[in-house]
Amino acid sequence: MDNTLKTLRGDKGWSQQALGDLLEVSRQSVNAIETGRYDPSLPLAFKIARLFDCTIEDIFKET
Amino acid sequence: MDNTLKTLRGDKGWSQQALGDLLEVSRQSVNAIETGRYDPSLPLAFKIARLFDCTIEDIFKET
DNA sequence: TGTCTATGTAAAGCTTACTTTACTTTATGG
DNA sequence: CCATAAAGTAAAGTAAGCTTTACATAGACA
Repeated sequence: MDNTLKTLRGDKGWSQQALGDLLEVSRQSVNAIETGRYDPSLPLAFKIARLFDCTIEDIFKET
Repeated sequence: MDNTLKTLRGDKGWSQQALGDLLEVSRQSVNAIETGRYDPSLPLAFKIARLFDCTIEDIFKET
């Protein structure tokens, strides 16, 4: 899956750590999702979408 | 997470096995998602949404 | 009755998501 | 130069998603 998380986070001026704190996951999980090493779980994808006030489909695209 | 998969599948007249075949997962996975034993992965949630021609948010809701 | 289909669930095993710890690199500011 | 913050990654462990096999139950139908 492709995603625009890094851009969304950058637009907010947040570090991976700060985003991890908001999402209640580790900064390594944020990094892994941004760098495409793995996809978030569905509950985490929902949390991300809500945080950035958009839909899951806005952020994540099937490759 | 709550979901309306069972209703959507019923509307199509499909068995859990038939849906599993379309999604390329086992019928037990379909059953587990419908009965709320676990959530699908994000890629599988995308497949489900596309199959029923709607968004992930249409089908899955945070509890 | 017996059989077939659909559903629910459990156990064991594998893969993927996620955590903690830790090391490295790059950039920035003193 | 040194210190700090941010980012990337790796290893080891836990948790969750998914598979296969298997057994049980309920309904439809000959």
